[in-house]
Amino acid sequence: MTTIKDVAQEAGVSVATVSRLLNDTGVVHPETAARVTAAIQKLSYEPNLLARNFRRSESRVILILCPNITNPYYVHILAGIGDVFNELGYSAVIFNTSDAPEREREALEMLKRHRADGVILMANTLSSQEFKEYADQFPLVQCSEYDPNLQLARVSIDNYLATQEAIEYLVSLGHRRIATISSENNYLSTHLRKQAYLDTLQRYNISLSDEYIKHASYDYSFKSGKMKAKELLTTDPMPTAIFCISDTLALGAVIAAQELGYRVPEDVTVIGFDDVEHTTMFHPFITTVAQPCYELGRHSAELLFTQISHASDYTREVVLPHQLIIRESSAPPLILD
Amino acid sequence: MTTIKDVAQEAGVSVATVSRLLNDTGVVHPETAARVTAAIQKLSYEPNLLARNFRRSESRVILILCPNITNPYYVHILAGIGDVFNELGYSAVIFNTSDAPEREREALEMLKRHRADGVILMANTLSSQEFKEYADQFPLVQCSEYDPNLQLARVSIDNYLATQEAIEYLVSLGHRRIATISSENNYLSTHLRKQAYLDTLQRYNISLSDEYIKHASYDYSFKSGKMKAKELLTTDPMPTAIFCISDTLALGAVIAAQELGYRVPEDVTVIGFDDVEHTTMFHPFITTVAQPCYELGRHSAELLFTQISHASDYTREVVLPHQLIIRESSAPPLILD
DNA sequence: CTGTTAGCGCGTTCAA
DNA sequence: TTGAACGCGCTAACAG
Repeated sequence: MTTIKDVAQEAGVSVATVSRLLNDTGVVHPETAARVTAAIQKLSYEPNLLARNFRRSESRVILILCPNITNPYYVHILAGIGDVFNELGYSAVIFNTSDAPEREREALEMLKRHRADGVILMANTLSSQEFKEYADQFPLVQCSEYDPNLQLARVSIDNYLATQEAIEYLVSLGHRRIATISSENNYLSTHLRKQAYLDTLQRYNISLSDEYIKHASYDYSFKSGKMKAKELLTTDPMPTAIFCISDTLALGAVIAAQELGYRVPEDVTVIGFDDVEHTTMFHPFITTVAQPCYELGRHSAELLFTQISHASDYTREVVLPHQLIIRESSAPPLILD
Repeated sequence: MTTIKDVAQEAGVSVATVSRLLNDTGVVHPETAARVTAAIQKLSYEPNLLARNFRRSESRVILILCPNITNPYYVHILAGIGDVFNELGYSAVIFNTSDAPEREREALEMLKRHRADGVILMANTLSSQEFKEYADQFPLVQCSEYDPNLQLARVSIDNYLATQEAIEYLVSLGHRRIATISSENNYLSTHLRKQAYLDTLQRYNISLSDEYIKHASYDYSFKSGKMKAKELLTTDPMPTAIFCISDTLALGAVIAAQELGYRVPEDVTVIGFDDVEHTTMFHPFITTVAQPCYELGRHSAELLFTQISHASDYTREVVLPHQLIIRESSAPPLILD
């Protein structure tokens, strides 16, 4: 293994000079620089990052805590984060937490051992108190979900507003019997979307029925969406529109309707959330609230990097724009009450 | 920051003793051990991995080169690799290569700088010669795709045999006009599957038509599958079966058929490859050749770890079993020639 | 503009 | 069974 010492010897200079050239810190005479560069070439020297990172006391690794890599929603966020940090010379380690506090804790503990310089969390299952202890010690950014009790860095869309717009759209179409498929998970986005659904209906004096509110599996599985939709579609009176808090759920609802002999959107309108690829695979293409996933990732990464760089002051809240994308699965109800 | 020195001082022993206890190397008197453990607790000491890794000259990081994280096929492989290495205390860094040689080279160069201890590649775009130079220097495993010119560690299924069985199944159903949607990429699996398709038809004396062989996009996009299927379905005579080398392609083919007013499997049989989740989302559920993705990942990880551990001798080739899963998209042709 | 030198925190001889 | 001491490769004072 060739070290900086070998290069120095070969070039007839001191290690300090080589280091200066390598890191572009301090001035070095052009002629000397040339000799050093030649030596580096000749010995095909590569700096040992293990030593450098140790010396600098930084790992150049960042951690990403993700509840479930399998979920296509997260994939583009991961891509966004990865692109930013790769450019910066950092490695991103993805940790699958499965929403288990132990797993999350285990990952976070790595920060204490200098295994990573910072962390981006897609979801948090720890108590606000425990979570805060980590956030106080290490650079940390919450992406897409966040703890509302804490004033920590976060990047997300405005879930409440986005849902409100979606429901208003349904109302403007003439729908009055509007159901929702929420989730049994505890995410803030889930609560916000449900609350916006309730509030908006109330604002329009539309009566709510508990039977119109279903909760699919915590991970928004297609199967559970299909099952809950079937429950909804066999309710009397049947809803004319179903607002699903994820596209996978919406896909399940569309299939459920078809299996029961209903047409989408003629007999029932279905709208989703996120705008993952599947929404435009089959007809009817699904009307949905799009999230800027890749940008969510990029912004989170940039926010984390400014924290890592010890920027004294950094943005705490980044809210990115959502967009209601009207496609084929929504239409006015055939029968108006 | 509390170091091993602080612990030693607190416990009234030398750093060597603390280190011995920490790493379970050498014997330490129970009473001393207790004192040290107490000191560690009291100071809530955490070993600095930066220093440890530097000293041991290992990064405890492994690299995964993946052409495209977005592809659901890779996700379970990644999960398998991640599970194995997490248990071993390693971090896995996923690198998206987009099948670009520069990106791949860039990632591989990180090994020279001790940024990672080994690498698993899902695909390789470098020349055999250049690739070999890396493989000779560093622990390396090829997962799912591999360079047939080199005798390097690899884990995959038998693509040729799997395809042969799929085609034989179609023949046994009575199909004679069998088309294929391959890909324009250069993967070994693509070649193998196409060759097996050709060879098997020839073995059954079934005439081949160039018009029955289509090449979808390099990344098996749904859209390109749909487009190529439409070309196939407007060919005269129309094929009665389409063998697709990926499930996404098969999904595209099913939709294409439906859009053209054909029923699957009555009018045309479609079979896919990989067995990703989507195959059982919509009816008809898709007949496909299943790959044990998670296990592919696990085996690759284990193989890499034995290499990293300097095991003098390790397995070079691991071939995992595939399985033809017959579902709803395949049936005998209505009209026999 | 360049060289000398002191550690960073840890694991590991070697001697006791 | 334990401790003293060295050095891994690098960066950054500091002196010149």
